[in-house]
Amino acid sequence: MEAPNPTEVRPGLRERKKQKTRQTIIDAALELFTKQGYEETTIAEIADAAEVSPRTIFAYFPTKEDILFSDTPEIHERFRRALEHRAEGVTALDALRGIIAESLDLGPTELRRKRIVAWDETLKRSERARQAPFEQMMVDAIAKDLGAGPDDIRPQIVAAALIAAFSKLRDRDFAEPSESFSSEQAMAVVDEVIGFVRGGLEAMRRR
Amino acid sequence: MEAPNPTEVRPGLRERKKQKTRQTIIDAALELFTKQGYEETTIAEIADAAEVSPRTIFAYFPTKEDILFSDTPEIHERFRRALEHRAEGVTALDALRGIIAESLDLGPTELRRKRIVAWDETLKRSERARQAPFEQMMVDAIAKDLGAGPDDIRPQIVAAALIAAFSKLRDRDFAEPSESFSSEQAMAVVDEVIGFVRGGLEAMRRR
DNA sequence: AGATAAAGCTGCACTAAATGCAGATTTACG
DNA sequence: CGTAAATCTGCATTTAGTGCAGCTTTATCT
Repeated sequence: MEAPNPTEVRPGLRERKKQKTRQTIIDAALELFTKQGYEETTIAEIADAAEVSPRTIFAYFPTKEDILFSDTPEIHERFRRALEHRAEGVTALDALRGIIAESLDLGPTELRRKRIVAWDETLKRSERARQAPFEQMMVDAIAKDLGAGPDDIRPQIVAAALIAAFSKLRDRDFAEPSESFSSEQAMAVVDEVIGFVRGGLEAMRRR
Repeated sequence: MEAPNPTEVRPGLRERKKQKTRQTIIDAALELFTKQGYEETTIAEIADAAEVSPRTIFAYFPTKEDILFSDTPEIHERFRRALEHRAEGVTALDALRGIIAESLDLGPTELRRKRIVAWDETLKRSERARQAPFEQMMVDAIAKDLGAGPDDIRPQIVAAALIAAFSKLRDRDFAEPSESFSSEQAMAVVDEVIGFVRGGLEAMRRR
């Protein structure tokens, strides 16, 4: 049944076309969102700009929001991999520090998304809500590190603190387009937060 | 212009009727949500059960979700007041400890809401997102306490940690209806988290 | 290459949330 | 009692999202 694919690198015309269409939809949508706002842009307009039928949009994305947040699954995936495949002796906290450092530099799509989201209260809430699986990932990793049981609250607070720091950094980075952004400065803040978390864990242990 | 109200205690027939209708809608909605699920319940059904027109529902609540979350504004208001009107010398952290303690006991509407939300992923995300103003409130209060500037990240991590603890406790409380719930036990966890936060702040200070 | 299968695209019809508007009804108030 | 204001409601409309069926395009097999 499963015929071995002769060209593993080339995904085939069908798949390539699909990816292209997908990207076209994303580009068209982000451009319209930027120009006239998210709420003010209809699926019909996006379809028109991307030169596909409105029905096709929903074949690619379950909801309008998913067009905007199309890049978040892969971002989460990157985080997941970095957490799973870490060298022996590297704690979850250390691994997270590394990923956060790498992720402070926003990709172009990510930056466009940030700008659109910043304009719409509803979208801000959605973005926040979409971090839940990512946060859960952190909780699990940290729990495993600490050997914590399901009732242990430490992983949750540590993850929450890190997410807060991460969001804050991202927002600040976004506020100043690329002007005074300093990677060292950002990492200094991350290390402050890690220090906070370690201090907190210490305090809980010696209670 | 402003005629002084002769009966300050009695809000007048119109207002009383409005409150009654509002409550009827909420009750009808929560019952239907519980019985058949949130997504499976339409505005038309709620209107029918509450004996008002569908259009009237939207005169009372901007969205279907707002019926479900109708009690959250007053909860946030309670928190806000407790944070603002606290005795001299009581820190924001102390005040928050108190409010969290008081709020662990869920009201009947709150409990019904929790049960409905627990069944629906989308609603979980919404609930989480709706905590944003509450979190901001915490951030502001803590920032004022610490004399922190806008770039100081400490208020955000402290607030995030507290929210996480709060949510965790609430969820656990919800999981066990009222059986093995112990107020002392819950407060012990809260104090653990407060200890964590204090330890974290300590660690940041002596960095 | 040509036939056949599978995947993808699109139009059509439909549901449900949400909004604007205007007329009818109810409450408030002099 | 009569008038003004608030409220309720029906109607029409917009938009997101879904199911389905037919058509087109790509893949596969001989």
